[in-house]
Amino acid sequence: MATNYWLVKQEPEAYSWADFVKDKTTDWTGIRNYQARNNLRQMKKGDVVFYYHSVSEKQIVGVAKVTKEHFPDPTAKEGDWSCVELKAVKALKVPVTLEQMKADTALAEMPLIRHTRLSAMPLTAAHAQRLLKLGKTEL
DNA sequence: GCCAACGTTGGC
DNA sequence: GCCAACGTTGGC
Repeated sequence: MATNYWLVKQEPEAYSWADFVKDKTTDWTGIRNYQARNNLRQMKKGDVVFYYHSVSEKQIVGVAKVTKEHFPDPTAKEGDWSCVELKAVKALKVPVTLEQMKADTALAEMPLIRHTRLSAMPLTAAHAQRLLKLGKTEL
């Protein structure tokens, strides 16, 4: 099965990459947006997930992997919501900033840029390779 | 089922 | 801190 690529957004003030690394794995809970939820549900074990710090940093800082496919979000008191379990894999050697991504023709089509409010989104393999290159990082 | 009002997110 | 963009809600 081919690996899929994703990008999730998080405000570093709420749960930073550093927190994630310390925890090693985390349940990606709290998604309350239908489109993002549907994306979460399509994540497969072993898929690669880029980790984007929004608001105060606006850059991709690390790479994670899906370790558990979607299950009901335990933090949701009502409604039909899902989460996945992610494992921190490695930080990018060089963070890739929003500014860089906007300026890069290979990345300007990413949902991150066109749909700024979406908190979990699919990436193409081409996007992923480009991001790794810009981040000077190999998986 | 449409659309206006409102709330939230995120870039600047 | 402000404001634009977007998703969601609720009245009709």
